[in-house]
Amino acid sequence: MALAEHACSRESAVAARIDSAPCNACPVRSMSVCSALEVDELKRLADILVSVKVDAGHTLFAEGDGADTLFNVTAGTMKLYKLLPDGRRQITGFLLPGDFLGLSINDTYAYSAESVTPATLCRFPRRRLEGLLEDYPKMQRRLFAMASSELAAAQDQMLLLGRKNAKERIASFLLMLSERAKRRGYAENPVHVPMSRSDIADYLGLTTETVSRTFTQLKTSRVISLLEGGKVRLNDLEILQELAEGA
Amino acid sequence: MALAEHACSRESAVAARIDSAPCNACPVRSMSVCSALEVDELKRLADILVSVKVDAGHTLFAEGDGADTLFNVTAGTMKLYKLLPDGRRQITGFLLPGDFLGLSINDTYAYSAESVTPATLCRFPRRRLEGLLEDYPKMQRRLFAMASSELAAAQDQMLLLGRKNAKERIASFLLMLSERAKRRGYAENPVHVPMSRSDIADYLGLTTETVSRTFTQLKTSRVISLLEGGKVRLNDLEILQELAEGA
DNA sequence: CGCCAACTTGATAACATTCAATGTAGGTGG
DNA sequence: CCACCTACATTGAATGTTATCAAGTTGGCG
Repeated sequence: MALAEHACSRESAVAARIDSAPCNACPVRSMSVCSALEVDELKRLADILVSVKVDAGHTLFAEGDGADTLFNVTAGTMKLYKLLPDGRRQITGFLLPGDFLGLSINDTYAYSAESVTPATLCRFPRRRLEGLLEDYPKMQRRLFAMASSELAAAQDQMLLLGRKNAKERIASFLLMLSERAKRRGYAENPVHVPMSRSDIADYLGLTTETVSRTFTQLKTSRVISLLEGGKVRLNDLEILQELAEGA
Repeated sequence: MALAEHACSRESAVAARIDSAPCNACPVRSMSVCSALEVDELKRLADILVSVKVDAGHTLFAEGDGADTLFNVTAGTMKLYKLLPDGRRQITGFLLPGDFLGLSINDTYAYSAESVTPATLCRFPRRRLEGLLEDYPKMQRRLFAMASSELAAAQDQMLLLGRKNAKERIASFLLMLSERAKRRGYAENPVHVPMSRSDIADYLGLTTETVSRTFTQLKTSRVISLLEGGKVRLNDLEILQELAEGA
């Protein structure tokens, strides 16, 4: 039985299901919404969730779709983005395991979501999750805390997009990836950079060419090294930190 | 007895207090956190809040200050901003009456807050407000909803900062101001634009010169008219909308 | 009335984009 | 197994949008 959905433009109607309650063995349980729940409460959560696997490049949902499903990333990297009518794209965030997807209140998604790498997610019907939130205020609070820190990250990103130059953007980006990896228990240096130059560009408000040139610059000045398999070694964190803040 | 604090670099130790419970007559009660509360519940809220008046240009708190106080704007306009070491500034948002200030979870503020116009705010000790949230999950949910919509606005702003040109930014800005004014029951057209060119520039990731030139352009092409007292008439919403989306 | 800050306008320059070509790696089929 | 194809990445040259530098102008306030 195949667990993975096929890549298609929208999420297909039939999703793979892992029948055994997966939460107990969930690798990201300690860092996501679920961390607010006790073992018996987790059961109720497990009852309403379906585990979904997707290939790289799979569109989970698109901006404007009815937002009746929420997700929690358990493996892989996702990207969220908004489009302008002429195709210009802004990636508003990359999601790592433990991140929550669909924190909005509206009945339609405010952005599209697509996998950067093969990924696994927990899928919740929105109605039933909201019901759970009523009963478990701790989970409500946990979700609020996650929204808060997302908001803080969004403000940092506004500073980056509005006021930093290309070098400062790339330096900030690498440090942020490293920092996030560290907090989740992944290698922080060399840091894994699974997304394409084009994705990085659309996240940082630049073009692929500028991203590529700036990486080359940083490599030439020996601040970073580009390794195999989308890994980047940060050779001098101090200098990188200074670059990131424009000091 | 003076109700207003003096303008100073940081909030002064002594704040003005309005002793009569102000919530009943509060002009923004219906659109803020308080809307989640019943009359008797409001009493408990009123017990822990202090009303504060500030002049234009008053710094309420600065990035990095201990975040032991939360605010709710009841009159006037505030701005939130982050600074880079060399003085570059990004305004992350303008707050209108009804907006909540300090939605963060951290123990220090992630941004500075300053009044654009003379303003009035409700001030809450963070500890006690959090206690109230325990007892009133409805208020918790209301706060979560506010955080969610702020997050959505932040994502719109990222699209603007990362991918829109100067004209599109100004058009988007004017439409957003008009839209927000409308939802709060203020005049939507002509729309009130109380902030300086420099504030607008730092919000939109531009310079004052570019903001000024772009206003002139839009005025010359008769899409907008600049009126007395910081008012802007939007002469053609359709065209403005198209400009904003780059269509 | 005069001063100062905010705004507008103009000339020049810089950084990033655009357009274009080449280089590289992974996957497929002959 | 290798040639080929495609997607992604890098590099180069020219262009352009916005920033910077520099005067002027307006308007509010003492």
